[in-house]
Amino acid sequence: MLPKIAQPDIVDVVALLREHGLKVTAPRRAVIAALVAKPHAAVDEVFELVRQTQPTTSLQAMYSILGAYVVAGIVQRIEPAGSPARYEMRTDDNHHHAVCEKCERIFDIDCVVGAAPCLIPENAGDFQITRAEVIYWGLCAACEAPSRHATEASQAFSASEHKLLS
Amino acid sequence: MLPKIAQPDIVDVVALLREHGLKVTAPRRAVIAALVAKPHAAVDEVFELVRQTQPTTSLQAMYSILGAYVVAGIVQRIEPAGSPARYEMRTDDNHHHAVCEKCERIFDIDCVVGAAPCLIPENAGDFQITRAEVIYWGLCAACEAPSRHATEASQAFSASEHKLLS
DNA sequence: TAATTGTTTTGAATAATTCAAAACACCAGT
DNA sequence: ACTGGTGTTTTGAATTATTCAAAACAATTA
Repeated sequence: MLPKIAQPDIVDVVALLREHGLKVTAPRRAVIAALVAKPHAAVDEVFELVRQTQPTTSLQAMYSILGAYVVAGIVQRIEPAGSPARYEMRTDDNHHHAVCEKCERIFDIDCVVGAAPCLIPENAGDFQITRAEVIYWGLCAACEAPSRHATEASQAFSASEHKLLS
Repeated sequence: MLPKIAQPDIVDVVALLREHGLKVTAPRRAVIAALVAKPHAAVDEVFELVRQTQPTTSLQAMYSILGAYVVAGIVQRIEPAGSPARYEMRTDDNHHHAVCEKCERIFDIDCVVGAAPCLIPENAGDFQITRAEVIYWGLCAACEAPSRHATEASQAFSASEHKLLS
């Protein structure tokens, strides 16, 4: 008999939740799984993924769970202009985001400094800065150099495809 | 007879609008005036100010006018997390914003570099950055060092007062 | 296993924004 | 100065994202 190898989960959900005094429930596990599978997911995207394994779950539960995770510090919420709130599990580093103005996908950008506030302006006056949030806007690799043969229609399609994948 | 001194308006609204091919209307003048009087105003705040001189104006006109101004580049739109969209006329420099987490007022922070993108991350990969949007979060001068004798209640009041003024 | 307390569901309300069509007004050209 | 054409505003309604509240339910503690 082969030795039982513990399947090392990307995150130990039970421990993670218990550490923060949160009860372990099926919808909560599923939300973590959704965010691991799809970083920067919006609430409705999390809901769609969660429903695949928990079909009776409600959208309001997503708001409740994600809200609790943000308060606990397990999950980070970002709200780029023009987008509904998006959520990610990468919280320990002080990283930033790049948003593609064409396909709207979000990319993580490591912070050069690492710790918050990574940027201190010369003229902050007497404003006490605790955190600098940086959002880079531009074009992602796929959108800035699309296949030469791609028609406008297929580019539009690939843009919407990207949104589904982001 | 005294020589007629031209009242130098802070902005020459007529010229500004004509330059951008926009018709000059009373609501449009009033919106400019509102943004000059109250930078970082939200749509409902602009509406409130505009109504003082143009009582028949509609909220939808505010959306329409502000939208046209943003397209024309006359006005800039910012959307800090947790806030409705806010608008300002300072568009030529590449300045940033500091949001007070207590009173929610917004402060302009000059960009040290000046031109966009003012920040280039080391690891942007093949993402083509055109602009870096920086939002500093923390406490403004008034909120970080409130009067020693201020009670909690009066601090809460001054917070809401600040919101009205921001 | 029961009790407690936190979680989820269900149902509804709100805030911010957008859409669409008709009424209206600016301004170019006569 | 008047009038036509076009862009603007009004009016009315719809949509999206989010929050609130109470009842049903389920995870943990004893």
